[in-house]
Amino acid sequence: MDRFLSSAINRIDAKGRVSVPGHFRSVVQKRGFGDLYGLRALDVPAMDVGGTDLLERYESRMANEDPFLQTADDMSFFVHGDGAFMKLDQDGRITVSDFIREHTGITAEVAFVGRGLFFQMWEPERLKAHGAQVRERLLKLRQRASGAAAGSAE
Amino acid sequence: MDRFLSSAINRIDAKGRVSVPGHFRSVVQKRGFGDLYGLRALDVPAMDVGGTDLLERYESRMANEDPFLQTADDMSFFVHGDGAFMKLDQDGRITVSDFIREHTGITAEVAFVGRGLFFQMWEPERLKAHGAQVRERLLKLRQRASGAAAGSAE
DNA sequence: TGGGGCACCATGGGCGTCAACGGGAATGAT
DNA sequence: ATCATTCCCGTTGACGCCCATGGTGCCCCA
Repeated sequence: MDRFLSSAINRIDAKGRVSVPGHFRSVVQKRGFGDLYGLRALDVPAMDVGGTDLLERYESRMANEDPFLQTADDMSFFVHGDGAFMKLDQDGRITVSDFIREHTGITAEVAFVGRGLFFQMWEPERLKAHGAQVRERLLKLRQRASGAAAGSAE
Repeated sequence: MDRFLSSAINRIDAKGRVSVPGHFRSVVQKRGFGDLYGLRALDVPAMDVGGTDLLERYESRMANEDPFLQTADDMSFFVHGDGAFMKLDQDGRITVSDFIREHTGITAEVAFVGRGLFFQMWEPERLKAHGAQVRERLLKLRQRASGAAAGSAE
């Protein structure tokens, strides 16, 4: 398998390092990523982490914009400025910088979540809360759909 | 990687010097920039810093303007008159002049932000505020565009 | 089927290197 | 003479490299 799947929670040590789950590392290697590139997710307190192809995908998207309009500037600001290289050390660990902590609220533990072509880093409690929210939204969606069909009360 | 990516905050010392982040310096060297050229960003309180290609970028922007209109004249004034060379000393530091402080509000610390082909210098608090604005605009952009399903990193 | 051994992974910590930073001294400009 | 600029050196703290330990699951063999 060459995609990021499943999730795991690892602890940050006294030096601020955390092990990237072994399974994810093998995916990184299999896809030939040199360095990992992570950027702050737009609408959730998480880091989106992937290879340099993640970056290239954004850049090809930006190439379609007029470089002198604000949108292109915003995109560049977000992709280039709101991201950071996350170098794996020889044991497959990355250091959790303040840059990451600020956006995610991560302090002592990191929840890694596979997302296919990339993975995410969350503060475990926030991930849990987010998961509950998503679940609720999906549930409401379904209830509304079936309610409209049957005309039943909620 | 030969592009300016990620960000860092460095302190200004008693002599008014600040270290350019090591990663940025290696990019400068790799791209073969002799001197760094910095100019006041048009719509934000930041310095745009890069090699001579930065000048070309602005000049191509001016080429799109009618040379008889005031806009072109204003732009030329900005690009050619409102810029400054920023020489790196032996330790990779530059001096933060009043010219820079006036436009950016920088006093004690400088936030360096990678922007791909160039980088920016910000007063850290202002950068934070600007980042929040950008984030908001991009979020709106995405919400407007998403009739279809979209992952959080797309 | 149970047990020993092996491999892998998460975690902790020692240590060397380098970047950021502070400051002294020489040089140059006004 | 005074101030700003540049060179050079030392300090410090963060980070990368390396090794050790303990836990867990797997496999092989008795």
